[in-house]
This record gives sequence, C-alpha cells and structure tokens, in this order.
Amino acid sequence: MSKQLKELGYIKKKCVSCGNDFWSLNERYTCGDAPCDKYEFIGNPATSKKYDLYEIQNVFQKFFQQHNHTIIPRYPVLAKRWRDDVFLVGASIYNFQPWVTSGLVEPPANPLVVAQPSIRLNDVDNVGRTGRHMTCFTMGGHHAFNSPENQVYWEDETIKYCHDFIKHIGINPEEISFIESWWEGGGNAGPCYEVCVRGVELATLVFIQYKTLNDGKKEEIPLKIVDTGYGLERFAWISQGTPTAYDASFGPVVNQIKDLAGVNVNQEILAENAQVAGMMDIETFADLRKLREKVADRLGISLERLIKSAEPMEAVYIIADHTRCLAFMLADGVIPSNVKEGYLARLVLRRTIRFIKDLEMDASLSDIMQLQSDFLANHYPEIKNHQEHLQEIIALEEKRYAKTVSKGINKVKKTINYLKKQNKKEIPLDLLIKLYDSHGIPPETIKEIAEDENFPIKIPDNFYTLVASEHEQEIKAEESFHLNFELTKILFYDKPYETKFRARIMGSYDDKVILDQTLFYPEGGGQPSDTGFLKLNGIDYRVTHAEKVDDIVLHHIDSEKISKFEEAIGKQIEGTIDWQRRIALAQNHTATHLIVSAARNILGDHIWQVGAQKGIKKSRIDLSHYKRISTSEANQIEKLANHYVRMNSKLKVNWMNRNQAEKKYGFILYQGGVVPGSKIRIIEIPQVDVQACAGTHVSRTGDIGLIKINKTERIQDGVERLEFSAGESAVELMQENDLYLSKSAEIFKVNHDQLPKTCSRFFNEWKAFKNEIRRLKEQIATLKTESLTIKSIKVDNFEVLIDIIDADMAEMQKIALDLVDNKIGMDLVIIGNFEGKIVGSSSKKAIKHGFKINEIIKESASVLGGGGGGRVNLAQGAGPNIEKMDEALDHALNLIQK
RNA sequence: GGGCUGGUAGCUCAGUAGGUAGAGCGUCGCCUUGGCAUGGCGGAGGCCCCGGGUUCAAAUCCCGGCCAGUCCA
Repeated sequence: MSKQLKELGYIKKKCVSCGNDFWSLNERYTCGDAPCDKYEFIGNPATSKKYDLYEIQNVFQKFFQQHNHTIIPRYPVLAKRWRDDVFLVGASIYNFQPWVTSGLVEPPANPLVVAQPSIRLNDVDNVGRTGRHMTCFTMGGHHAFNSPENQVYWEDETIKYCHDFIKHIGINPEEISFIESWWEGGGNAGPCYEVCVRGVELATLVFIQYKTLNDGKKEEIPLKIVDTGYGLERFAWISQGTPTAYDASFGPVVNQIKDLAGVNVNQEILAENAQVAGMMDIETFADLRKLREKVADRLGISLERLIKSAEPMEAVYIIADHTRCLAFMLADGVIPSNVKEGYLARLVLRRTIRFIKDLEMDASLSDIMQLQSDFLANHYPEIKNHQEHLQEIIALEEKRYAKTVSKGINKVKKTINYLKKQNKKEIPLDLLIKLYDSHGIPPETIKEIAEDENFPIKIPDNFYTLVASEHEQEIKAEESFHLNFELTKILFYDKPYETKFRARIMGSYDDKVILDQTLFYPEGGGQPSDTGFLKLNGIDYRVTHAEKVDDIVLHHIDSEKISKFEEAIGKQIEGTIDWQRRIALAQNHTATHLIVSAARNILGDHIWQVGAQKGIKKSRIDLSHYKRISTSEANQIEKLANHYVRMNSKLKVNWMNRNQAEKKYGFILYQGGVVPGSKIRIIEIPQVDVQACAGTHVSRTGDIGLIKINKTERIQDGVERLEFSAGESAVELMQENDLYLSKSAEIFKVNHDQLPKTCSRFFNEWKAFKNEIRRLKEQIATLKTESLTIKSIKVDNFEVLIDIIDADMAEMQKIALDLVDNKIGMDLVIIGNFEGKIVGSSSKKAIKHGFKINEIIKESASVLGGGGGGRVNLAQGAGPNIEKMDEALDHALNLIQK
C-alpha cells in the first residue's frame, strides 16, 4: 500500500494470532491490538510525561496547527443542528456530513484539525466495566478534503503525521503497529489503518474514497477525504498508565464520586480487571460474565467476591462517564424526552440515577452533575454558561423518574398479587416485557421486588433484544424521480412584491407544468405554495399547487387541461399569483421568526424551533422546552413578538457562503431546519433574529400588523407547540374569541369580566341541585314504597309483588330494593312504569332458592321489544312497546310460577 | 415516526362477563378526654377527561380528540 511506511522503515507482517496484515519497525509477531496483545502500559506509562486529557488535546491540536492545519472549534454534540439523519455526533467527520463530504460545500478550512466530543451509546453496557468504553469521548481528527482541483494530502502524509505525532509525545515509534483494514460507514468506504501501541488502538486513519451504493457495490467519489480519529482519552490513558481510561480522563471527578459514595478500591482487582478487559472483545452484555469469570480465575477468588469488589467501583466510573456525557448533551441543547435524542438523554440520565441508588449515595444527580460541570467548565466555558438551565432540567428529571419508579413498584406489586391469586408460580415473560415496554420498569427492578414478595422470576439473557424485536418494522423507501429540465429561474426573491410575470413553457410532468422562470413559491420550509393562474392563449388556467424537485418548480394544473400546455412548449405565458395568499403567508412566516426569538428571550436560549407549519388563517410552531409553557409565559411571548412588530425593522436578506454565515452567526441559523446548499439565504431581523430561510417574508416587521397566540399544546415530551395567527387573521381570531365570550356572557346576562365568576357559580349550583334531586328522589322512592298498597301474591312460599307505578328508573331501583329487604319482606318484586322501563329485585331467600331475577327481567323486557338484565338481586330492562307492559308483567309472573 | 399503558372523591387507587359508583388517606361534625396522641360513630365531597357511536342500559365496548406515562427507531 503505502510507500511512506517503507520509507520510515516499517515492514509488513502477518499477525500470528488474528492473521491481519500489519506494519511495524521492529520484529514482532502479533498485530499490537487487543486481544492479540495485552495492555502493556497499566502501571507502566508509555511516555515519560503524563498528559491529562486537556493537555493532550492541546498538544494534538498544536501539533497539527504547526503542520499547516487550521484549528476549528468543536461542534455541538446535537447533530440535528446541521443534519437530520442522525441524532448525535459520533465522530469528528459527522461535522462535515453531508454538505462538505458530498462536495456541495467548501470545508471551513482545509486541512483542519478538531477535538470533537463524540457520543456513542451502542456500547453503553460496557462502560465502566472494560476500562476503555465511554459514552462520550474526544475524537481528535485531522481532515483533508481532496478535490480534483485541490489535492491537499493523502495516505503518505497522514501516516507520517501519525508516526511523528506519536513520537512527538514521547512514545518510541518501535512500539507502533499499523494494521491494514477496511472501513465502512455513513454510506462511504475506504481503506484504513488502525494504529496501536502496547495493546490499545490509539487512532484510526481512514481514506474515504468510495460511496456505498444500494446494491453494496462501491463507486469512486470525486472528493477523497482523509478521515482520522485519535482517541484522545486513550492517549491520556497510555501516558498515565492508570488502571482505566476514566481515571486518566476525568480522574478528579472519579475521585470525588468515590469519596462521596465511600467506595474502597482494591487496586489489585482493578488493575487485573483492566488487563483482562483489554484482552477480551467485549461486544455484548452476555460476554461480561465471561470477563468476570476470567478475572476471578486469574486472581484466584470466587466470582461473587469479584463482583462484590468490582461493582461499586464500576458504578463510580459509570456515574462519572454518564454525567460527562449528559453535560455535553444538555449544554448543547438536548431536552430529555420520550422521543429522538431526548430519549437518549433520558436513557443515560436514568441509568445514572440507578447507579447512584445502587451505591446508596446521599448525593443526588444534581450534586454530581455540579462536580462534573465544574470540572468540564475549566475547558468548556459553554457548559458553565448553561449551568442554571442544566440544573433545572436535572432536578425536574429526577422528580419525574422518582414518580415513574414508585408507580412502577406499585404496578409490579399489584401484578404479583394478581398472579398469586391466579395460582401462577412466576411472572410470564410477556408480562415482564410489557412492564418494561409500557411502564419503563427494568426487569432488574422487577426482580428485586419479586424477591421481596417471595415470587420467583427468570430474566432471559436476551431480554432487551426481545423487547427490540417487538418493535421491528419495515422502513419504507421513498420513491424519487428525476427531471430532465433546466433549473427554474426563481423570481420571487428579487421581486418580492410582484404578482405577474412572463415565462416560457419548458414542458410538463404528469399534470405539472414546468416554466423557465416563475414567481410561484413552491412548498418548502413549512411554507405552503403560492396559487394563481397561468394565462395561455388568452385563457387562465388555475395553478392549485407548486412544488420543487431538484430546483425545478412544478406548477400543478387541472389534469384535463395539461395537454394545452404540452402542445404549447416553447410558448410564452403570463402568470399571476394570488397576492392575498402570498402576503398572508409572508406575514405568518416572518411572525414565526419573531415568535421563536421572543420565546428564546422569555424562556431561555435552550429554546429551539423543531418544526413549523405556516398557514393563512393559522400557523403553528414547535419549540423544544422541558416543561409546559404557562399562560403567563405565552402572554409575555406574545407581547414581545408584537413589540418586535411595532419596531418595524427592515428585514435584511442576503445570500451568503455557508461557512462564512456559520462563522458569523453560528448554528442558530438553522432554527428553521436543515438548509441545503453551499450558498444559503440569510434572513436577518436586526437585533431580533437571524435564520437561514428560503421562505417569503414581509419587508418590514410592521407589515405583519398583529400576532395573536391562540393556544399552546404539548405535542410530545420536551416539545411545545404554539398556535398563532398573524395579520388580518389575527384580528379575525380575536374577533372570533370575542364572539365566544359575548355569546357566553349573553346566556348568563352578565358582562365579560363577570363570566368566570358566574360560570363557577352556575356550575356549583348545578352540582348542588343535582345532589338535592338525588336526595329528593330517594325520599320520594321511600314515600312511594310506604304508600304502595302491597298487593302481593303468594307463590309457593314466596311473597311476589308485581305492579305498575309512576316512577323513573332510579326511583324504581330504590323501591324494588326497599321492598325485598327485611322490613317489608317481599321476595320477588317486578315493577314497570309508563315509559316502558321495568325493574326487578329478589330477596336473599329467593336467590338461594334459585330464582334469577335478571333472567326473568330479560325475558319480560323482550315482550316490550327491548332487552334487559342485571344481577340476581337487582335487574332492569326496557323496551319501546309501552302498551305491552301488562303482558310483560304477566309473562314475568308466569315465569315465577313455573 | 411507530407501538403499548393510563385518565374514577382533595390525594393514592379498586371497580376484568356492560346492570345500585367504591376503599384508604385527607376534610368536616359528634362522642371518648382536664388537654393532647389516639379510638369510635356519622356527614359532605364524583360532568367516572372531552365529543361521537353501539345498546333497553356505557365508568366499562367501538371511533375521534385532549392530557399524562413508557418503549423502540
């Protein structure tokens, strides 16, 4: 492969253990990576100087800066700030996908170097246990983007840099091995080297040069990218020789947690554990047991004893790791929730709380979070800036989780009681899955409770896999089509106040007309399209919708009329857009920007637009927020937004180079969502808001006239929806609201301001009357019972009463029950009324004898053309044939006499 | 984006063959006591989340909405 390795004196060999090809300077038989080699640096650092994480980060960036790389600041870990295909940043290359890597956008610098905090949760079960897995790590990446016009550097230079850097920090190059491998991910692929020293992989050097096609084949891409990833925590680790990478990377936090938890560490076990972990390829939770067995074996102690001494320390590491991960997530704007990246944050957060509980710590998550962010703030001031908001979220989440847990415990206890009653011997698996799936109770928790209740339980090893398999689903492939037309020239940006335009017909696709230029805004960015007319040969054709495919605007026409356009390719038309619609949409769109800005101002800068739909009458906007927006907050937002309207600021609209715009304004630009292209359109409302946005806007904020927020809605945990109207629609909305008020006030004959008081008075009185009526009915029923001339018939030994009385259902039930209780001594009562209702009751004696009043009522009611039923002591029925009541009662008597 | 739970008294919840809306805690009154803790008795307090539908009859079944919880991507 590389001539550089040869020039440096490296020789290619084959690993006797795994068989992989690798290069090294000195004579060696194994490739240098775990499990072929074991860690040779624990207690025996590879460098004479000990680097902490931030020192090595600095040295790394400075080294590449000295070699012509530009240092760029880290990106937020929340990837949706610039892309919508992943939730979190998992590697430094994520920063440049898809715009830079696809060649659409120039990189911010070339070549560049970055120390990027990256989050990977797929190995979460290994964190804390293997000594090297982390949910959050710092990827040192130096990248070069080689286009046909601009060749920066490729394999030889990359290898030289790597060799030199490792030497630079004081590691003897003879310890390095370069393993040849192949890398694939994110739709790209290329050869790579894994760079190992003393049994640990320190870096991966990838040379991206292929695109992976749908059929798995590789296609060479014009932009060839040097994608390197240096595990900076591992560099710190190997330089310090601590038992774990956690001690090396955030030792102060680990120590503080350890002290708080009162955990004593057995150094021998810790070191041995780390050694063995390095040899194992731990990919699944199940393998953790193997690891433990091996460690216990080597130390000559029992598995139980090992677990007892290793688990508390592992919990300390997990807590330290997870809080670090959370600090980045929350500070960068992830709001814990039940969906998307918010769910991932909650997952980590709750996991942390569980381990804090396991250690029986007095400290809360907030306390530990404080330690962690104090530590991180030394290097990342932005984490300090979000301290207050971060603590509020943590406190809220702790409360929520406590509630979920206590509810869960109740649920489990109830379930176990129920199962015991059913004489079941254990909790069935599907119930176990359901308890986790629907109520979030982990099987470990269920097990604890079940053991307290002396109820056995078996948790299968692949529990979480089983849960996941319940959720498997197909992913629908979206149909796409490509059009072979010139790009449509867009007129509405340059001439935002024009309503008429002339254009030439280029062709058609289905029932859509394609023009050389257009004033029609195609649907996009949450803004619906313009509508209007296309005039051809003096006839107006209605355009119902406009959309954009590959920058070609399609105008939807009545499918029966499309042939007129097909016959007229090349001819001129005159287009007109519906101005009322356009201006209403523009008002709503600009209002959206104002409301987002107002909300950020009132609620805090964690607020981020996560979706919006503009309309003519109503628009809505979804904001990330960790709790409900109160009425008073909504009012404040409304006031501020209207203040912005009255400022009557002139909107500044500019097309800017993407990198320059990002540099100038930051990712706040992408509030409205991910925007494609290397040139982006920047809408700036001075002192209020700036966004990359392709929509149509009013020219001054005053043109909106009025903004009225109609309601807030929680569309999912962590996301609030504001519904509002702008311009004339806002006035109409207020009038509509006023109308509701007036109509309601009119009913009560009071002024508007008296309405709440009056409503509450009426409601309370209504409740009082309702209760009064119920009491009166009971009294009436008692009176009726007393005044009832008891005309009972003796059937065998039973007193049977059959009668028609004037009473409603509730009264009849009371009467029937009173008659069969001991005082009056009836045994079977059947009474009907003049509305076709029939009620029956039965004394205990009659029930014992086997009379089933519910059956009798059922049959009698069928005589009335209806049905009935009930219990053996009280039953009711009814039917529409009121005139047959006598017949129905006779039928009942017959049944009793049988 | 998809799935699964749940919404009943101020609170925690029963109500699983549609058929008289319940318990515990809290609250109010009375009794026991010198007073308190406590104990006993009694009462008040329910648009059974909302809107449709099925049915003689819906807290219960079906559809839609709102609110909450939870899992997966």
